[in-house]
Amino acid sequence: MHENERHRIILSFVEEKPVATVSELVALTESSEATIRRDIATLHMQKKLRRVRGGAESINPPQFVGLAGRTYSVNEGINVSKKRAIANAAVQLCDDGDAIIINGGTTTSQMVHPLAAKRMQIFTNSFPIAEHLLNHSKNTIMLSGGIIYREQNIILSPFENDVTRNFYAKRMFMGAQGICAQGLMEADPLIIQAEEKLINQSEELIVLADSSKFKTRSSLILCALERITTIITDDSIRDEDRTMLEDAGVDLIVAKETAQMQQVAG
Amino acid sequence: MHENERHRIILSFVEEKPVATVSELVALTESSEATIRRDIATLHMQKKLRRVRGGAESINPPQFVGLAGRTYSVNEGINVSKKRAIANAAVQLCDDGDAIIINGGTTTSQMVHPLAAKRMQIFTNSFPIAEHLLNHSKNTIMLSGGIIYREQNIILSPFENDVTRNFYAKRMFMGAQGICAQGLMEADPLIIQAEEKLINQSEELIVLADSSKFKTRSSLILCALERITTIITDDSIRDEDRTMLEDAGVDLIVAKETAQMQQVAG
DNA sequence: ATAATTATGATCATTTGTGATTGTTTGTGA
DNA sequence: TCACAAACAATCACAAATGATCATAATTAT
Repeated sequence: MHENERHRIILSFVEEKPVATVSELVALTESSEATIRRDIATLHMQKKLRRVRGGAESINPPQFVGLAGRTYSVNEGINVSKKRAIANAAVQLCDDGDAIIINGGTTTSQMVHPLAAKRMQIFTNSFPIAEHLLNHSKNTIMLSGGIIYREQNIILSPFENDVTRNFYAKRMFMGAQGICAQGLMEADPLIIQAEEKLINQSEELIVLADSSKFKTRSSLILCALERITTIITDDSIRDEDRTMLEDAGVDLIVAKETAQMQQVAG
Repeated sequence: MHENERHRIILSFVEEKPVATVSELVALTESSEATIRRDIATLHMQKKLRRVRGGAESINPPQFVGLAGRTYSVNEGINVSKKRAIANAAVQLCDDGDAIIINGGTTTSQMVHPLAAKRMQIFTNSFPIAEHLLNHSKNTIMLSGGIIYREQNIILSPFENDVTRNFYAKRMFMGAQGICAQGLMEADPLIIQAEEKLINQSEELIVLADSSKFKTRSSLILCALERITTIITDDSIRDEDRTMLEDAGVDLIVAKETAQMQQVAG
């Protein structure tokens, strides 16, 4: 990874956190502590961030909502390093120049950091994802129109003739509340509605879901397993769930957490 | 392959990547590393790109948006206190519960501060206005969908069937590059396009324009004076311009700067 | 056609960036 | 206050990137 890419990713991450630790940044960029420290020192000199003991913090005054907002911090607990690994694996499927769709959610939100070093066309219905990528990357951002629902952090139009119908991408990335033999599950009707709007706008459907999602069963079925091209999850997935996916013809990518990532988690 | 050919290929490639590596360019042009390095050095001298370790990157500075962004700060100089007074007067026309449309622009952006205390439904095509109101107010925010143009800070869809057509408000607020007997003038075709999309979605059209705009004459006519309901300007407006507006049946509101405003400006 | 000039590719020495190791400083809790 | 752990700085070794040099191929002028 090149220095500039790391710098972008670091700056992207620092904006979200009160203080980004060195080990978090090590995990995120898959480079060494020494390199991260040097990067932080450099960016500190350039006044792009402020160096503090343990890591770095944003030079800007803290924001109200956004990726670091309420929903995010509630889910922030145990699974962040897994989500990060999954999001990293998702972004590794992308190349500069690709057009992709990203649905809002706490797991997909983690994609913004590795995406900060890319140059792609990204369509999203997530205001915070758009906000972050607009401010911290050179990607072209396309946004669905409608009402911004603060609770779910998504933009949703009640109308059929919305601009979403005019976008098509090879790949769409989305999260999920739960996965079972019945298909993808969600709990919130608004999120169902948002995802349904997007689900037909891409050829491949790639689901980001940590292994805990296989135990969760929610009330609303979003789509059948067969519609899913690929699921990216972590290595705690059970064999019976592997079999279930295999039977449905779903590709499985197991994102390995790096050693540093596990340290952060532990 | 000729030198110029390579240069074109390199420049084209660099624009689409955060950082283009030497080896990528070698593969792309089927020439040697030495040649690519020489090319990069040459183009760096010509300031067509920036040479970085490992390759090259676009010379265009990463464009950050936001209310404090580049475009805004360029115009930030002399007229802020007038713009603020005009924006305040505009917000005074609004009541809690109203639905309004706000078009992007440096003057209309000033409305966000008084709007922070309101509880309204606000439709806008300006990403920074939406961003600010979402983060700092309880207003309901509705956003047009499409591509986010970083330069102009607006969201614009190339399609007709966009969600804009589904919103209608009593009042729409917009800025202008210039005002003359021919009507409202703008310089940027993209902004014309964005404003045209919105201009029929409201009953009243309220234009925010400090008095300097009456001297400016741009190239593109947006609409006739007769379409305008009200113009809000400052007390430096000339009598002949007052007469012009009166003849066209346009209401005029002259926003007075308060003592505090002038302090802030100074 | 031949010489001169220029562009290109290859080689090698040098510089720079990175990761690992080690020792020092800082913060925390007994 | 002391002991311990985390964070840090300094150093070294290695790999990648670079610059300089020279030989060769392509182009141009005579």
